[in-house]
Amino acid sequence: MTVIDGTPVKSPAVGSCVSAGPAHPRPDGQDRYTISEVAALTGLTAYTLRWYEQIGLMPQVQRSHNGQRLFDNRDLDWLAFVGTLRLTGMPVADMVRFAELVRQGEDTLDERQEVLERTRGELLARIGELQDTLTALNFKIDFYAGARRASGRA
Amino acid sequence: MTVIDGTPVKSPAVGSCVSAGPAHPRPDGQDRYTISEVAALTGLTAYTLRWYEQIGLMPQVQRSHNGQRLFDNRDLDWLAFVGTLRLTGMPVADMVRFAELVRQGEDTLDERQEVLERTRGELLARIGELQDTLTALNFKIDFYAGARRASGRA
DNA sequence: CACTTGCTTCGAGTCCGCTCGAACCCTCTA
DNA sequence: TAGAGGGTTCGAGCGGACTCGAAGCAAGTG
Repeated sequence: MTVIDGTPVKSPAVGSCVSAGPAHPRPDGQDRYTISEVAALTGLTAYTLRWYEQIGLMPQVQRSHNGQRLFDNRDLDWLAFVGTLRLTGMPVADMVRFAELVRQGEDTLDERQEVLERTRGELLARIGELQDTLTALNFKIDFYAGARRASGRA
Repeated sequence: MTVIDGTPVKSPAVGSCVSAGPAHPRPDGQDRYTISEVAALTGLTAYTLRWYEQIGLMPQVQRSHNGQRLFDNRDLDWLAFVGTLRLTGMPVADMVRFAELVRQGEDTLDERQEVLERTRGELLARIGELQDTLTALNFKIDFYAGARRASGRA
């Protein structure tokens, strides 16, 4: 992996918190990351990062003098946000649409907020659905516990 | 839709409970359903039902004298269970494996219970993940509320 | 200087979970 | 008896989200 500055970047534990806090691996000003560093940091592959850029899911990523991508802290923040949207179950196409709204600037703040609130509604519904699923699964597991006891193997 | 017996089957509301309770549309003994009835009852398409059978995700479905599938209440129960597993996020291939265990009979009770408990663990993790995602999303929405206020449009 | 490593682009390939088109067969009703 | 409206099989096609192979360039190392 090409490390750009000093501090070689350490990847966070798998499935770690992708949420709010800043705390970037490098301070603003020295925040240049190669694609493989970003891959390590985000858990995405370099393929996926390039593809995200290609489909318009990333803002314009900077390039070095020889054409290599240089990600910065703002890119990391954006990717963390994309990660959140992905976890909500939002399709990539919708994320691209959201990215377009961001590119269009302040005029789309209302629409963006609406999108996020709709997404939150769907997420809440999904969580509820999974909780119901958990209940059903628990029933089934209890049934198995009973069945095993009945057949004399528990 | 070909209705087989008396009582034309009424499909439940979308996203309704797919869990434990019996309460079949027709009592045992008169429980024969055409594929399109089952589609209406489960929300799956007839295509998907045939495909499920083909890949071994259904037990042997009965056939009428002229080769048409005849589902019964046990099939509906199984499909409800498959629906639960699907909601847990279990891949179809794993569900097929589970169906095989069921076919193998009582000897696989232990293994089946283990599978279900593992699945429950994954489901719990997923629910936690979604709750974290919700927290992150709430942050972002709050941020948008602030941004809109600051730009004088809220 | 050759080599390795890591990046670049491009288009193609993969995996999953369906979804469908085509050709055909029954049965019921007009 | 003709046609409509189910159903059947088979294999192909699709949408989504990546994933990769090939060919090439640039910088660092023995």
